Amino acid sequence: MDAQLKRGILDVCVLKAIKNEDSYGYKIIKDVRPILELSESTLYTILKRLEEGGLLEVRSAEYEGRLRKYYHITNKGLNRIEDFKNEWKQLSEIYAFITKES
Amino acid sequence: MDAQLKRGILDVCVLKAIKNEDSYGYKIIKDVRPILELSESTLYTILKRLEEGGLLEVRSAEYEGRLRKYYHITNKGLNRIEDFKNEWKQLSEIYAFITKES
DNA sequence: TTATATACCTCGTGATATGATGTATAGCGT
DNA sequence: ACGCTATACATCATATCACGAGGTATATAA
Repeated sequence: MDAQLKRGILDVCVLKAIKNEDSYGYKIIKDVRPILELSESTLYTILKRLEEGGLLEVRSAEYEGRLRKYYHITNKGLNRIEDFKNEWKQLSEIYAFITKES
Repeated sequence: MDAQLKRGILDVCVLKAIKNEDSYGYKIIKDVRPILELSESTLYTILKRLEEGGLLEVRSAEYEGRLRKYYHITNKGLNRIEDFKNEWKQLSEIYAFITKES
């Protein structure tokens, strides 16, 4: 998928990936990849951005000798997902504009 | 609408605006604005990019003492629109992923 | 003559996806 | 013991691009 088209969607995909259950970087990648390709560098950039923006919270935990950072969605993060649903309506109108004849 | 979400869509909107009939900058803005806000600087940036990429062709003409640059879509530009329709299918899957429960 | 509409353009800035690169541990096969 | 793969994190440089600010110029109406 075109890199430009991903913008504004990737953030929401990541939020969705942690919405129902706290998750960590490596798992988020695996969960999102079947839907939308994203690289590790992209994901960690996004996670940092979302954390700085207060859309998620982080806690570190050790699991079988390895570090894991678990991400938990905040109310602000949940709101971002809801906002996207409204943006989708507008996207649908744009799609109609692009595909309509005449 | 979020600037990031516009990426990858604006180009296609502009191409659609000249698809059925050759058009010029000022008119394109008026035609696209009801669907999606875009500034003049953005439009002229896009037009230049699309021209350099061979997705449209330009011819200058004078109209009532003022210069107009008419833009004509190429086959490559038409293909871009078709490609977007396929990308839309993928976008729909992403939307389903984001909105699904569980 | 002042304002608005028409019509074009450039430049700097901020946002951001991604490849390249780096660090470190666990477990498995040979 | 050694190499390989999976797991798990992170940073940096680069390229792309939307947009505000600013610029030029003509026609027409108030």
